[in-house]
Amino acid sequence: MPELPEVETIKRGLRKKVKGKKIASIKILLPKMVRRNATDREVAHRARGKKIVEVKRRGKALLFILDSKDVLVFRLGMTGQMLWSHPRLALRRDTHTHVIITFAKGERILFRDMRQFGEVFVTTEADLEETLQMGAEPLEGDFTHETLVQITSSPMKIKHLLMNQRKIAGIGNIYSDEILFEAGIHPLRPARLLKDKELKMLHRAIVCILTEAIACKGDTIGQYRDAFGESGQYQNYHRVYQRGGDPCQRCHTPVKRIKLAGRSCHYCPRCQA
DNA sequence: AGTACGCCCTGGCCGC
DNA sequence: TGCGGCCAGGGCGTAC
Repeated sequence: MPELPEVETIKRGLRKKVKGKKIASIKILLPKMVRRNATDREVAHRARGKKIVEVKRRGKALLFILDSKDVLVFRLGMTGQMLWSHPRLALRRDTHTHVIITFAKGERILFRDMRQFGEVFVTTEADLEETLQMGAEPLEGDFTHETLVQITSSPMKIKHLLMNQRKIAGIGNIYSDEILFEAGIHPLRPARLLKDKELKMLHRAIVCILTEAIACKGDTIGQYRDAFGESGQYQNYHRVYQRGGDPCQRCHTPVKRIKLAGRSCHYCPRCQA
């Protein structure tokens, strides 16, 4: 499931390949992947013939900035992939390939998404933030301790708050579990009751865990692959996620697994108070 | 403003 | 071997 580190890895890979290149055509094989107010025809029309001036990431969204001041946005949902397909690699399109972006010389990006929870749409650079409605970007310089203090002035459970894209962008179920373990904070704690010292730990954990995961080129649980079909390595470093029942690496207490609004949540009942 | 829950969707896994 | 049923969950809509 692509969260911030996985999307960042894909972004870095694709950026090298497509920055400065012109989109020859974009084919949308499954029109329902186009959500928001745009139709598949509108997306195709606004992308065709445009040059990609930059590839960026905002939270878990992958952004292709076009020379028309439009932005082509992909959200990968649970199982989305953006695969670079050199003509000589002849990556075959299959039932899960929903969008194909073609460049000159037959180079392509394939958007695959088995569970179809992802989406693609076009907006303008000016409307981007308004459209995405995302909160703080945790690896930007302006994400300070004070930012976190402000975000956490809420009665929400800290686990929910970390996964809320309008509060902090890019953190999903895996990294919220790992971050809270690293910070030693129980996932059900109301955010506004966290002490200043705990918020310092949390801030540090957010930056550390995400940075570490990017260095590992992401986390391959299930479908995730980078732009070149490569797996990430962070799954080998999970300390709680999907380790329910395993001994905690710090204190050997069995890691607990609970259900939280339909999502699984893993934590050490002893280390995380 | 929270939370809970259903929905979208498919492959993998379990039990019979 | 095969098949029904359940599970995973990001984000959104709805009800409370």
